[in-house]
Amino acid sequence: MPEMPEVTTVRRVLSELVVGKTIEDVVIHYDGIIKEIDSEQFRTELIGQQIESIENYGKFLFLHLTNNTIISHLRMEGKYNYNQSALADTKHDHVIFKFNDGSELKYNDTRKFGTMVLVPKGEHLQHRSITKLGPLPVDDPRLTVDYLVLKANNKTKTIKDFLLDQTVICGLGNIYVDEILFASLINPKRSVFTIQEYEFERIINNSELIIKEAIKNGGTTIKSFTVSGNVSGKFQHELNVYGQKGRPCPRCGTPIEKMKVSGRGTHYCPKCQKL
DNA sequence: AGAGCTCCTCGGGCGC
DNA sequence: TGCGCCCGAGGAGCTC
Repeated sequence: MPEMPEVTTVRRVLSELVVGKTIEDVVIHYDGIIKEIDSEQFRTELIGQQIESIENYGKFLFLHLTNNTIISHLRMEGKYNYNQSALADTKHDHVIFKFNDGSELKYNDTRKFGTMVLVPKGEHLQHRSITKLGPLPVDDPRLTVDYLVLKANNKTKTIKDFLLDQTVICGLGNIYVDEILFASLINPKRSVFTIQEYEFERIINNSELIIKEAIKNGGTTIKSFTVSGNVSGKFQHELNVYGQKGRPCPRCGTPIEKMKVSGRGTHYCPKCQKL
């Protein structure tokens, strides 16, 4: 599933491919992807607009056009595929942007969980899905021990839940939270109020290290996820616990276990991450 | 505040 | 062995 490193890679790859292109038409096969406005209105608004730049904040992508910004979220399995010239649409191609040079950008999403919202250009940061987001795990001076202690105050929820909460830290998902807690020697089931300051410090440092390294490697390839076109992430070679059930812990050799924490598959070393 | 439901498809595991 | 069924996976928005 695309998390911040994957979305960052998508942003980088897409920027090279489609910035400067002008939208000639939009084909929508499944309009559940388009939120807040009618899909026909989405289509007609976009015709004639040029893609000026692409940004991302955590897992959210911003496609800045002439008059609007598209806020795009890939959720579980969303991907963008770019074709130099038009190809027949496949089963899970839901939204197709056709450019006036004959090339096209297809949004493909097996589970149809992804979303696109159209806002006036430059107003994306005021959208309610964005304003509530917390600091990024990388190069964000707002992410401090004091900040996490304040956010954690007396909470009974698990540390896993806490780190998945995008209003606490923005951009971490299931894979990286497991990796960060492993690196920080913290059991995912620990209640947030039991986490000590030195442990929050480890979490901050490991988040920065792991996310930076993943971005450098282009993200993780898990199951059906590929970044864009033929570019795949290489970070899967770096995973220590996620998807490693039964394999020896790289630190102590104890077999990695998988359990459920608030409904999420959670991988951990029972010895290094004792409760 | 926080737990639980919702969206959706595919594939793994199971039974026959 | 082969087929078909059921259920689990999961980010974020929503309700209660």
